[in-house]
Amino acid sequence: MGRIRFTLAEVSKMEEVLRDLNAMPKRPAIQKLTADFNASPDRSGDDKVPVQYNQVHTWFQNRRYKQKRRGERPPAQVKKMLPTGAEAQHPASYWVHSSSPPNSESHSGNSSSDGHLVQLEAKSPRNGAWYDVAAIQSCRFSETGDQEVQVWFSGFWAEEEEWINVCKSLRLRSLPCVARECVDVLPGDLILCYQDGKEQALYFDAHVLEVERRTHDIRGCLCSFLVRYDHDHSEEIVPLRKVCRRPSADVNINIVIDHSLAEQKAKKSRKRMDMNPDKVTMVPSPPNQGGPYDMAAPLLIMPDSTHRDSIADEQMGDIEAPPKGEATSKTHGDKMNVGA
DNA sequence: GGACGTCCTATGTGAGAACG
DNA sequence: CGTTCTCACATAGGACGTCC
Repeated sequence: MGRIRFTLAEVSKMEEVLRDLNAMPKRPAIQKLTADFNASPDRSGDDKVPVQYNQVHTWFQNRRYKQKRRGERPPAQVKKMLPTGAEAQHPASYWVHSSSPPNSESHSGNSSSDGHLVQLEAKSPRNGAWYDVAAIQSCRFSETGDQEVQVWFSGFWAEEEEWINVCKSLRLRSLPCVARECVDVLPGDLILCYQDGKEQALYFDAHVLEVERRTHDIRGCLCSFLVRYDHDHSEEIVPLRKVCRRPSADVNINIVIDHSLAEQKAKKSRKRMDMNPDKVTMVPSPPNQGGPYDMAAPLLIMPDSTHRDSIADEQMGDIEAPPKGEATSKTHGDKMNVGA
């Protein structure tokens, strides 16, 4: 087989297909792409070299391998980025109940009289770094009785979900600082800090040790912050742009299945299944929902431990802890690393 | 213009699933 | 159980850009 070089348009199209599928395209899809390429002016002339099925197929194989090797994942690679296409298609299905008005800086999205859509971040048990949560897929209890949720990190492959301890590793999303907010960052504060490593750059918890204030100019905040990372106790001087503040009013998060929304979600899931059965997520459901599994059910997040005796316990009591064999957390490997 | 490094495509190998 | 197919993975080698 002769060696060809794909045009920019062809590469763009194949990348688009790969991004949409997040998987190796099936034979008919590759055949159609091949035919499309050969029908284009770039390939249809007398002196042009037509592309063959194997070449397109090889391109997909190599690109998937390359992405995996680099820890690359479409469409976004790092947290604190704008919402991605994947995130928009799979919004987090959880709500926070609070009797007090939501903190406008820490709660976003839709709100209702008794619940507020919130943005969360979760700490990966694999590397201790914090990632934005795109969606919570299901809920269970560990052998120690701790509540755990299966989260899908924003900008990562759907199959790279992790089980997260709700009490220890799930919280409201940290907030990137704008220049005028640098005065709110004080010595002793817990922050989320962007740490550049040799092979990766990730967000870790850190404490502010010292702040050196400087006069702001047209470039914005020029202050520097001496921080100590909690995970490795290393110290570093960082600019404000690497600092994310913790929300002023943090809450204890508690997750329950919302039965009233489950049916609505299930209908949508079934509709999606008609289009792409590979993307259906199964979530354990309470025994009274019929059958061992049900369609993905929306989850509720209860913000306050004092609520645990009321609605939360009532609904959580319906959730059966999985068999011990299923309690083993699935962690992904080096794919989680994010290129700096 | 040659050496060198990087990127891109082709090829080979082994594992696992499907099928007769 | 053997064959076929698909996939992941590793590596070879050509194309191309950069540097001296």
